[in-house]
Amino acid sequence: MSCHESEILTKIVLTIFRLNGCLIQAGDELVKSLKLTSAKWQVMGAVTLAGKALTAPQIAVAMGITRQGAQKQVNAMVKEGLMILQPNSGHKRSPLIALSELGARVYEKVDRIWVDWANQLATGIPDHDLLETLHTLEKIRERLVNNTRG
Amino acid sequence: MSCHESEILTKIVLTIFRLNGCLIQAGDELVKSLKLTSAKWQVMGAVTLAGKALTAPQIAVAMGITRQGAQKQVNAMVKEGLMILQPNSGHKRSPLIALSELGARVYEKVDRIWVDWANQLATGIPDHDLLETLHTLEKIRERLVNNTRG
DNA sequence: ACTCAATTGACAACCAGTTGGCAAGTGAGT
DNA sequence: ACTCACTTGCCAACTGGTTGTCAATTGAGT
Repeated sequence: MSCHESEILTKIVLTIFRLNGCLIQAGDELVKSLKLTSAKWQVMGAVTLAGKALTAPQIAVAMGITRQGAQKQVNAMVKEGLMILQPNSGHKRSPLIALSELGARVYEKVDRIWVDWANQLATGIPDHDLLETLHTLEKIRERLVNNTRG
Repeated sequence: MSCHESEILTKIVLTIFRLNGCLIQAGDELVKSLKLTSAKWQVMGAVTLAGKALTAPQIAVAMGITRQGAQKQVNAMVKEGLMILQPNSGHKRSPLIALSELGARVYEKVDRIWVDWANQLATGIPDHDLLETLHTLEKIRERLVNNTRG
């Protein structure tokens, strides 16, 4: 029944809310010893994953948040010496943002911690289940984005 | 490989972050016409789901947030006339919180909107996939909570 | 070159959650 | 009855995100 479907989806949504909270909390815990937060970690991750320096709006898109939100974290991290601004030949006002040497070192540490932790969390859950879940979540997100914007 | 597992889990985590944002945004959109927000909607849902009036800390537990966070929403909604305080014979300081008549009417509307919306979102995704996903997410959350607190 | 819409960074105000501290209420042990 | 740990409501400060406004920059159309 379609009524049934909405019930399952409701439970999934509530679980996602809870998981989001738990994950941020766990993430903050994981990086606390390195004086980081989940938010800053994610900014570093976005730049690292891109493999090149990005502008603040590009980081925002990569993270799925607003440019102002990303900018806040970037400004803070530049001030802390974790990131550095490179003049952007293509845009005078919008510098490219990269990890500083310190930032790169810190991120390397954080990534090792994360991989260990994630592997530990994943043990006992079949790869197949994880893949299926990822796939279904992506499908939901796709439909969500199309629905909202359409 | 366990390295592979952590990669899948990383993608799942990032998708959950994104989904959380999208869902809150979509939720705010859904209830905007009723002058509600996702947060207030969730509080109403917690009380309705319980089938009885709850104290603020009980609502917080049900929502998986801190008591102060729940209290903020409750205080606001009492002020708006969506919820009412009932004297708690078991605890002088901690009144039971229930939906007012207005609140119940509003929640009924919101629930109808949500069920329609959720069913539409779920169509095209097999029930089986949704159930599997729910199950796996719950498993992850369980392991997460045990890990963090253990 | 000029114009005008879009992008961008800075700033302010706000929302929803967190932590921490305080005073009042509760209840179990003695 | 007393004590002491715990719960609870309120308050303030903080974090991480949002929206909105502004001025500077950019670039495409003319």
